[in-house]
Amino acid sequence: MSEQKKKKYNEKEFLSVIPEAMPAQDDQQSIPLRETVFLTLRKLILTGKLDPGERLTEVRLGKILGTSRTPIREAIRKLEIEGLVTITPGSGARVAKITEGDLQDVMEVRSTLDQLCARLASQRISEEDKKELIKANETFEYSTKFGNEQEIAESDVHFHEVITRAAGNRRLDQVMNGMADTIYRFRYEYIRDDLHYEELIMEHRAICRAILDRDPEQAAAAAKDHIDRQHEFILGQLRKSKSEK
Amino acid sequence: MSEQKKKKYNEKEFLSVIPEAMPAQDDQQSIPLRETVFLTLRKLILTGKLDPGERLTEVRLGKILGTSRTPIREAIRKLEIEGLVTITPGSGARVAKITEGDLQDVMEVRSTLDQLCARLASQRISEEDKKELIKANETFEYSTKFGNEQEIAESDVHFHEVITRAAGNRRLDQVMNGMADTIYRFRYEYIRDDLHYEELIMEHRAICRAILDRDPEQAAAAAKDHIDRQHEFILGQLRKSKSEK
DNA sequence: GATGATAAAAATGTATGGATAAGAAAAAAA
DNA sequence: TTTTTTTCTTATCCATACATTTTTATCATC
Repeated sequence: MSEQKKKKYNEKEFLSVIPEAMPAQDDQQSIPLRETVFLTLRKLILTGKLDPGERLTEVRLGKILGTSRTPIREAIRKLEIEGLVTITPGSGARVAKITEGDLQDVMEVRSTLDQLCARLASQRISEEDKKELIKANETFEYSTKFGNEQEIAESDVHFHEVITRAAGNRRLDQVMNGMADTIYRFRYEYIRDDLHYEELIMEHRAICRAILDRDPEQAAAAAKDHIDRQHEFILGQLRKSKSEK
Repeated sequence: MSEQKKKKYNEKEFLSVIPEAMPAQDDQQSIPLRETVFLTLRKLILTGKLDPGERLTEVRLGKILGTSRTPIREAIRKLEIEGLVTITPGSGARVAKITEGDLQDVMEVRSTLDQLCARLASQRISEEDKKELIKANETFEYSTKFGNEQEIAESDVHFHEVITRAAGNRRLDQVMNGMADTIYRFRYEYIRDDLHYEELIMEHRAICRAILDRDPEQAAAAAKDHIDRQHEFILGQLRKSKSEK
């Protein structure tokens, strides 16, 4: 039946989706090609353009993106370590699947580290970053009212990025970024319904206020509250999405 | 003066140190060469055989390890993400330097996550892992009495690995491993004096007991106590080592 | 129709070559 | 002697080629 078509179908869709995502970097010489490929593939995975489990073939990707296999290989290796791709030696790479267990794992770690971020940020935030934080919060609130889902998601991510950066701990920043990718995928994959933006706004405000007031414990508590609710909500969505199938 | 000699000198020492570290993997076919190279270089960096700041040239490493440049490149990319190597595009790779700031960063994050590990482990540890934990603890105590520094360090690392694994959170495991590398480098670089093994033993016992008793809060507290002391001690060593120069 | 063996196709793993750019050495100028 | 410029070596980056392994397709058999 359609079983026969399936292969060609995937290929077609794949082909149609990629080229526009790959920026022609003729002007910017200094960026290595592998980095461009990496960012391109990463974005495609994060936004669900490449489905979990889909195979990432070097030659095919090379043809599509117009490069040789070498930069593709290196990009895929990097994606593997970011957890977005799983490689089985000798066989090849696939887009990593995201399971409920993964979410659980990430959320447990993130809950703890978000608290740490908030605590440290409230102790160390610079005057400059304070302005940035206020702005990020305003942008978020604005986008919940007038923006589309993508804009909301991005402003949300940015809000948390500012806090993470304000914590002034590179390692923490790095770890948080790695987990943010996974969470982003979940959101993109499962969350279609309207979030309860009013709650989110209140929670963000609470975190914001505590950090600006330089109140570490309050900040940590607000962060914990936020992430726990988030976790619960995403889990709910996940189960709803499952039961629909 | 000896400025002129310096380059050649490094080269020589480098050449002499590597080959014995690279296992001849003629028997085991299934492991990719890049993985072997990766592990080899990783070990050399962790144990200080390759100095911080030292340049890692593809061709040279290829000659020394007897492989082409391709596996070397891929191993280096992986090392970069692990934080053991810094790459400047177009220029090449160097062994990453470790600063006091790095230690501070890692310790802050690790303090939090160690508590999480202990807490989760005490809730989730299996009967099998309980035995493993007890054994790891005994091995550690034994090695502090009869082993050399390397053995002590390794049994210490293993003790914490068991706990981390018992926590049953892959993401946590992964993050902890990444940080363990950095800490290991510090220990190897700066810690020559005898540690206060009696204290360490007592602290390990406390953690062990709390986990076996399935007491999350106690476990977290014991872990925090342990890591904070460790941090303090390493910092002290670091400053002592600095003032000696 | 399902299952298993065999052969063809394709993909990965590794090696190597050419183009470009960074870095070192040498030469020229101050 | 120091600084600047130029030349030349060397390394990375990407592309490509070959060898081996894995996957897929085909066909025979139960």
